[in-house]
Amino acid sequence: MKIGDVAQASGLSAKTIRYYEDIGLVRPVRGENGYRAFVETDVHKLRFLARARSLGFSIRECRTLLSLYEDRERASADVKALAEAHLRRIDRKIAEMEGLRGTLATLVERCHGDARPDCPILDDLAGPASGGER
Amino acid sequence: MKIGDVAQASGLSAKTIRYYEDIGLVRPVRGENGYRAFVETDVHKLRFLARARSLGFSIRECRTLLSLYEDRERASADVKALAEAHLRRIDRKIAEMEGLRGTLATLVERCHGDARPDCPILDDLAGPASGGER
DNA sequence: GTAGGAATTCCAGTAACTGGAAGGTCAAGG
DNA sequence: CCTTGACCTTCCAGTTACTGGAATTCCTAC
Repeated sequence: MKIGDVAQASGLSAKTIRYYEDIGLVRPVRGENGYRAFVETDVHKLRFLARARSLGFSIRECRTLLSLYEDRERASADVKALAEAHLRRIDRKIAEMEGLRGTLATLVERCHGDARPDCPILDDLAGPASGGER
Repeated sequence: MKIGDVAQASGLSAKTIRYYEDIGLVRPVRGENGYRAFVETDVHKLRFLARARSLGFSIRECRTLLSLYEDRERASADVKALAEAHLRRIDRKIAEMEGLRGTLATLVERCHGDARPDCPILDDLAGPASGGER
């Protein structure tokens, strides 16, 4: 299989797949013409990576997940710990974004949004002293 | 005012402030010794930037906000539009993260997390159809 | 005079790709 | 047989918003 087919099959771009080879996530052999030749397990691995990345795992974590995946002896607890850590990160991130959303929504609401220059959003950004205390 | 004082006053690091000068967000004059000499309006600007950045506006948007802020003629509608676009981005991001959180939470829940190698998380990552191939 | 702390510049690195240039390979069509 | 065009190769640069570190200079205090 050539890189284009694998890109199709995995949902990753050819560029990304080459990059993944660069950083050692996948090691396709080379044909006589210098083209990368992917086998089934490569495609499988890349699909695994695509899914893990889409779930927000970092490349570093993907590397761990991949080694856990390939290790038939590993305990599921190891994987769970990784996933839970990731879940906590997501929760923190969501909370942060919601706080931010609230602040911004309030500001937007208070801004009359017409042709006058007077604007609570900028007042808030300008600092606590000018009326946007939080 | 020297860069250290301004860092204190604005909550930004000295490094970041130098970077902001590099990209033209702020233009402190220079003293005889080559040190940057910040005036009140510089500090004000940097605080504005710090707040806008902490609300998740990109540098590019900060640039726009700053110019809107400094333009006494601008309509508040312009600012509001920018803030609303940002709000929509945040909402999309939150929704995305929540979807992700849901998926991951389900997986974590289903994983028994003990010493056995059997793991639904990895099975899911491996792909919809396979469910863990041996 | 010497130590320290703070300032300066410049180079490199981060994460995870993405874009583009310059060139090699291959199958099909004229 | 030759060309066309799609696909492959490598390599370099750019993205975002900084951050770290080295080498050097400046100021202040003891």
